Amino acid sequence: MSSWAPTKYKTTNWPSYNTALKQRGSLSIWFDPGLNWAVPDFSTLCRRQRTLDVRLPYSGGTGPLNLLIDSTGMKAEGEGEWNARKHGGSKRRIWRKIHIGIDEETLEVRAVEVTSSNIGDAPMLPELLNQIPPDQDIEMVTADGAYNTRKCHDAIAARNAHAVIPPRKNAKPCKPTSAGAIARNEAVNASRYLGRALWRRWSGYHRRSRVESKMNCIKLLGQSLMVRDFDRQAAEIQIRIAVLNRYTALGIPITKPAG
DNA sequence: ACTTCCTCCGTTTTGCGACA
DNA sequence: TGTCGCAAAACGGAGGAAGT
Repeated sequence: MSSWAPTKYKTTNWPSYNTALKQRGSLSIWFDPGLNWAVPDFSTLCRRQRTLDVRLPYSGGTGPLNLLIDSTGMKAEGEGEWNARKHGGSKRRIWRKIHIGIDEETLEVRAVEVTSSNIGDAPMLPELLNQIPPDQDIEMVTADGAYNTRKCHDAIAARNAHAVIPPRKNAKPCKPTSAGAIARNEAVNASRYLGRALWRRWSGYHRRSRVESKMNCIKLLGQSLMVRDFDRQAAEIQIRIAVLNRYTALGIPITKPAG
């Protein structure tokens, strides 16, 4: 007979969040913000999360949007190989892919998509652009070489935006049958003429590093996802990003060289 | 030293009855 | 019918015991 007993939660008539934390018993510290909030049961929260519609808060920039796009993987469940063997090798490490587009001016996330890990980056770019309201002007879309496809260029051209996507090393101009193809050819020619390194400086491609630091911020809120089902995982990521946008809207640091 | 297995326990998900 | 709260099940990570 073990000494283990399931944690008892007394959830009826929680008068406040404080009491909720106290009654869980496992927390040695608790907070007293002087609030008297009723707290839904955790089973209710869990159920609601599956169909939660998260809207990203956005404080708004001043001019046309400069969108920076990138993606990253996030661990979802079942980390160890140990578990894989325990459950007969069927359970592998599961990853989710987060695709985001941020506003270069305000550094707020404007578009987010969550996919399984086997989905490529390029197909998601049009989806991200769709999340930007049609009446908002987009001036520029900056993304890495993985997005260098015809469909991406077409989607960007359809929004009358300028694409900053590095061409491949031996990229050749293709038939200029669409606005996207023409834009791609311009980048190929410019890159040939200037050289790839100079093209990066000339095109301002370096600004893309900002979206990478935003990805880092998302991971600072936790390296892996807590919930287990895909819909809830998407909601969890969207909630994180909504929280980050609130932080970002409070103010961003301005870094200057010393002296 | 290393791997494998097991226990503990916090966290998430589901079953089910109550209630509007 | 849909949602809620409670109880129980399921999941997964930490870490230690046992085996090699």
